[in-house]
Amino acid sequence: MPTIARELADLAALIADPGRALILSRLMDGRAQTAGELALVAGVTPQTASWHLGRLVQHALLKVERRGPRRLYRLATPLVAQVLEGMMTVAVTGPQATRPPARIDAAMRQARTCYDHLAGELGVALADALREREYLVLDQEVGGLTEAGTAFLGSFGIDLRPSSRHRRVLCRPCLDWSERRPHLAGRAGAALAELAFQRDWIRRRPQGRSVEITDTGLDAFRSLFGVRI
Amino acid sequence: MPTIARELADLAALIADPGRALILSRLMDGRAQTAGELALVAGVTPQTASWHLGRLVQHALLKVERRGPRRLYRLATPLVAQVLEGMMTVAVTGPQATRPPARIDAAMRQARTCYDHLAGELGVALADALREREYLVLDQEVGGLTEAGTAFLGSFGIDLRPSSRHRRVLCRPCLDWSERRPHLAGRAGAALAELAFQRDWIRRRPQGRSVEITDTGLDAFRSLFGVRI
DNA sequence: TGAACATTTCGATCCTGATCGAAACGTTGC
DNA sequence: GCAACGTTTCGATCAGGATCGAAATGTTCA
Repeated sequence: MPTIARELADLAALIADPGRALILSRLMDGRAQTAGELALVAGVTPQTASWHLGRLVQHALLKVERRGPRRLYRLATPLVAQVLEGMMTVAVTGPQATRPPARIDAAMRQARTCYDHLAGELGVALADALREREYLVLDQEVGGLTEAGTAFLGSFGIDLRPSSRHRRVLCRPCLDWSERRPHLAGRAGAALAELAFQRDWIRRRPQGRSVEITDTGLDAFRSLFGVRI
Repeated sequence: MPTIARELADLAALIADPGRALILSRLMDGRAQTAGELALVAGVTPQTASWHLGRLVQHALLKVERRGPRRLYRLATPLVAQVLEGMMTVAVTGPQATRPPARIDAAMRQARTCYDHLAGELGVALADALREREYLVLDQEVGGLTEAGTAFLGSFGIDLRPSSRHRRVLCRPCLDWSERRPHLAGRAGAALAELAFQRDWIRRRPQGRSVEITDTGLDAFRSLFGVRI
């Protein structure tokens, strides 16, 4: 009989290869990439990357769709992203003494997407600012928008009124591995990130999932949200 | 510069060994075990287990305390347990077609502890029953007790009134890897599990973290909570 | 101090899995 | 149908880590 520990080990082995970890980390913004691009990300030849991608698809961490002669790979489910994010948190909160987290991925630490919402200093600062104005209640395990918060986000055209159409949770904390504090996830977090992209407050960097804060973005975050960055 | 992907891969490699996965899975009930016992669990010699345990402590997944000539190992933090539980969920929700989850760890699936609360069929059935009576609101991402629920648990001597002394969240969903639905975690879940042990509704099995439901327990869960198992 | 016991360290061996070159496959566009 | 391109399959090689025997360490108790 297969044991859960065995399943755990198999899954971990899948993530344990540096190339595959790079691929997974790259795909954690939820978008799709071609096999060739992912080979570059992983720093291996296309045939090696193909082997890795095959294993990741076989174990249902990734799903693949054919787009002409190319194949596009993306994370299979949001749950995968959530668990990987959790693993990253454990990875960097671990041996603090030996590995100063400050030296890890400077661009990623400043601002990045975490599947569909914002993370890093920016993500945590936004959550803090919303909390300070009492628009949001958020700790490490649960979160919720206040009525004032719903109205505030509504003023940006974000409709977060309770609805039976949406099965997805409005507001969820997501422990940030770089800041070690929760940022805003769930429908509210996703909508906020979408707004920021639409208004050009942030831009995706060409590679990786870190984002760049534009000058107008810095203004907006400070003046509209009261963010201190 | 170390990248987060590299940290992720290193952590995964740590969990990827079958012996270490068995050790971690065993320790997921939050209690401590000696090196010798863990060697038996992992199915390796004491010197091999010692090597594994050393690595797990070095990377801060475990912490160790000396008790006389023995050394007791336990999970370093609740976060570690939470992330491992998440990984298990991904591991079994993955290739559903190839690996029928029904065949995995029968005893564990029925009832087990998940760090400090109850999981498996029992854990999910308890959460369902509490939800049915409108004592509890719980979905995959957030949860909360109703006033009636707080009073109900209070009738068993469980004091869950909001208090500034307790930093820990009252009520949190924890996705159950075997049932694929949330069970009750947080302070409420821990208190409920403690109650069940104290009243001899459940007993820990000698090895592993699965628990046995006693006859009185079955009665109690059915008559007092309305659980259908 | 010495014996008993649990655990760790050292050293040598073995095996799984990552890698890439070469070649085959499949899709698109002419 | 053929050429071009992205991707995968096959095969051989190589390395890192898991394993255990032997011996050392450390702790308790008499």
